Amino acid sequence: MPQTVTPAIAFPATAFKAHDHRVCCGDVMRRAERMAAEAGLRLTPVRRRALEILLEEHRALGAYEVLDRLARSGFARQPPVAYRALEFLVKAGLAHRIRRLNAFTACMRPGEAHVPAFFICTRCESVAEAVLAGVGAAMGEAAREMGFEIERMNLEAAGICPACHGEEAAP
Amino acid sequence: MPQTVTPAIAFPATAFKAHDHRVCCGDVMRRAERMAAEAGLRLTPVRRRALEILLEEHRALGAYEVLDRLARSGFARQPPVAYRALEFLVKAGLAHRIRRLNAFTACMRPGEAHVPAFFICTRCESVAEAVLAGVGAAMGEAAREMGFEIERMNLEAAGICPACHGEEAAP
DNA sequence: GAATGATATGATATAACATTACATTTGCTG
DNA sequence: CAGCAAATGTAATGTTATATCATATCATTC
Repeated sequence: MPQTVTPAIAFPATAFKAHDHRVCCGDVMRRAERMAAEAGLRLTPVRRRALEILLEEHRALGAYEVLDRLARSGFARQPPVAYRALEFLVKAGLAHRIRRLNAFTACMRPGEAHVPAFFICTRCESVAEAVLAGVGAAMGEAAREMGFEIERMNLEAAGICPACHGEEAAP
Repeated sequence: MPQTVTPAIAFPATAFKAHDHRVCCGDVMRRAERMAAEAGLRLTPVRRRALEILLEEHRALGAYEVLDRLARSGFARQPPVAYRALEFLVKAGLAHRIRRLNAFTACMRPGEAHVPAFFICTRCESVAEAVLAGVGAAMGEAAREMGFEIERMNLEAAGICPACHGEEAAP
C-alpha cells in the first residue's frame, strides 16, 4: 500500500546501478563544458583535469587525493592548487563537497538546479547523488516556520549500498 | 493557503527563541544523567564536563575549543581527551556532530529517538536543532527505493537566523 | 581482598585536511 | 599596448583528527 503519490527520488542515482561509466563521464564532461561556456566561466586545464579526476570514480576524493593525481598530470603539488580547482568546481555547480567525508565528488546533474542528497556506502566508499522530491522542500518549509533563511544545505546519509548489502558475509 | 496538513517541524528549536537558558541547560543535563544511568553508561567527570561545556552555548564548538575549556577545568590538554569525551557523548545520543562545521553541539532532546536537522546561522554562529516531520522519512523512503540501508544521517542547513535577519544592515 | 578483565585516561606523535600570504603570470578590455 | 582582474606558483602555517602505547580505575569472581 504505497501512500506516496510521487516517488521519493526525482532523479535516480547512477552510482549504485550498472552503467557504462565511460559514457556517463563523457556525458557529464560535455555538459560541464557547455555549462561553463554559457556562464562565461573558464574551465582551465587544472580545473578540467580536476573534474576528470572526480569523474573517474563514483566516490568522493579528498583534496590531497586529487592533488596527488593532479601532480601526476604535471601540476604543482601544493594544497592550494587542488583546493582552488575544487572550490571553482563547487561554486560552478560542477562538483559537490561531502562534509561527512571531507571530500569532493563530481556533480552528476550539472546545470540542473537541484538540492542533492548523498548516499555514502561505508563499506565500498561509493557515493550516490540523488535528487529527492520532498527533502529539500521539507527543510525549506521548516526553515520558513522558524524564520530561518537557508543559503546552503547538506543532506548526507551513510550506510550500506545495494551491492555491498548483497555480499553481506563476503570476505 | 497552507497546504501541509502536519507542521514541518515536529519539535521546535529552542536556539532561535527567547528562553531561560539556565533552565534549558539544567533540564537537558538532568535528562542526560537519567538517560546515562538507565543505559548503564558512565558519565564520568570529563564527559560530564564536556557536555556542560557544549550546553553553555547554543552553538557548535570545535574539539579544540572544548579541549581548551576542559584544560581550564583541570583535565589534560591532549586532543584525544576532547575527542574521546565527544565521541562518547555522540554515541550516547547526548551530543551531535555538525559535519559542516567540524564541530559538536549538545543534543536538545536526549533520550528521544529522532533524526535531527541543524540550522546554522552563518552570521552569529548559533545552531538550532530541529526535529522535522518529513525529512528523515523522505530520505529513508528514497534509500529504500535504491536498496540502500541508512545507518546515519546528517541534515544541515546554513543560512541566516531570525535574529540576524532582523538586524540586516546593522554594524 | 588479591587476580582478572574491561573500560577509561594520560601522553606523544603524526596524519589528514585547509588556509594565508605574496609573488608571478595570463588573459581580457579599453 | 597599458592597465586591471583573474588565475597560478610557491612557501609557510594553521586546524582538525587519529594511531599508539602506557597507565590508571572500576567491577567481578575467586
